Amino acid sequence: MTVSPEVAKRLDDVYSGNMGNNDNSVNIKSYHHGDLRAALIEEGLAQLAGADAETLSLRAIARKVGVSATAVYRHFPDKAALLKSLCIEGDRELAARFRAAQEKAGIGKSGFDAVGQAYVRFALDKPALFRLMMSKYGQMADGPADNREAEDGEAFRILLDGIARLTPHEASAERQRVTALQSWALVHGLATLMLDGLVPPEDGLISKVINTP
Amino acid sequence: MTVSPEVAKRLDDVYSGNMGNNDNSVNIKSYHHGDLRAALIEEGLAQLAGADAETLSLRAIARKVGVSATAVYRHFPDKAALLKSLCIEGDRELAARFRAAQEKAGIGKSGFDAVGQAYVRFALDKPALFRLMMSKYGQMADGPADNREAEDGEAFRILLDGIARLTPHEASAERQRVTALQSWALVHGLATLMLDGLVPPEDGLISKVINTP
DNA sequence: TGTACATCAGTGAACGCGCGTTCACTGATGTAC
DNA sequence: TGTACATCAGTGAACGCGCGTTCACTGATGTAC
Repeated sequence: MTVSPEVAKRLDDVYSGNMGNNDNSVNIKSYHHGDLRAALIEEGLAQLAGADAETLSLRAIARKVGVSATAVYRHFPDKAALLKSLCIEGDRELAARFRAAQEKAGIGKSGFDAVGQAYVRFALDKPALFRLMMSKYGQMADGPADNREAEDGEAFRILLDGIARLTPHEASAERQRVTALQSWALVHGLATLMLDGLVPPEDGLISKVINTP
Repeated sequence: MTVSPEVAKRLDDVYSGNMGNNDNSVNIKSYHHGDLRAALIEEGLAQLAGADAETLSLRAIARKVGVSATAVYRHFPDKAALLKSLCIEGDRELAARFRAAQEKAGIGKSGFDAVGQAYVRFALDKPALFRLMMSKYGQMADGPADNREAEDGEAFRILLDGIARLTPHEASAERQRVTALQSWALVHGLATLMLDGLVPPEDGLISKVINTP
């Protein structure tokens, strides 16, 4: 493996062979020898966290990691695949947040409210990633709007489960569906309104809007 | 004014001097001599209606109108100004739809529900335009998310008025604010979920989700 | 009515930019014998 | 233990693309006298 000087500067102390002090600790920010794939994903998420919209470029990610643009193609067939991986990573984190919220608040109404708040907070924390996850690259949406696969991410499943649990069992399936959609729309709408700067992203506002029945 | 052959083909029969049969009728698709500005806006909206996301390009619009890209700069200082004009036009149409909905359904709860449905339908009809209006170019949002001016479009005003009218007067200002936000978030959330293909854009679903108290 | 002239809305060539992707390549690594 | 060789993850140059924008320009239009 040939490595440019820039790579050395960025990755040398991170490669598993010479990780320095704590070889054995699992550092979430470190990637192992040859694991450029993980580094690319991490950097992609970082650039997405930079809040810039869909100006995310394959070349920029590679550049920042300190690797040639073409090296990316060793790990992803094309840019779309990279983006998809970013979405999968995003889903993982969102799911984790959902689980944490649920554990803390239980599975009743308060539990679902907590999940809803986590939803909005995630969107505000990682606007570009959130938007990407909602786009065609995301797990939630697969392909163009119409004939979508139901290949949903874990986060999405948790969300729907939480909604379903709230809906009275004796209600008709149709009614349950509408209620679920209302909950989701409320939370999603609040998230995107705040994301687009149409509503101030105040923490207090989030809980008030969501918690009120 | 020098005009390329392509311009002739596209615009000749549309210029006021030789409009053909119906000179005097106000044809919404016709623009008058020299009114390239209106033609550019119209074409911009048409390309936006083509549902393609933010791939809208100044050059493409000019090309389609049959004019050189640089001609655009006679009418708009830059691309951003063109986009802003598209948003203004979008606001005009949305406001018109709102007014029509309100007239038809009155100003009570049913009136607001109608406005909400118009909101969602507009988003589904003109996805790219809707998104543009919600972006930094839109009237609703001015500048980056944080320190926004309250320079809102007419549509936005109608929407907020409708919401305000629904809110009980005796409620606290805070409470009114939250209720308004909930209504807006529900409607906006439904719109964007359908837009992103996460929820099937069924007409029946729209009214059920919105009309249920 | 004719002429001089300013204005104004177009033109096409050119700029630099960054993008995604392809190509033939190189050198280190690991395996078989 | 040493050697031959396939594999594999990088490299940099190059491709064509379309973009927004600038530039000096041109020719028609309208006005003043």
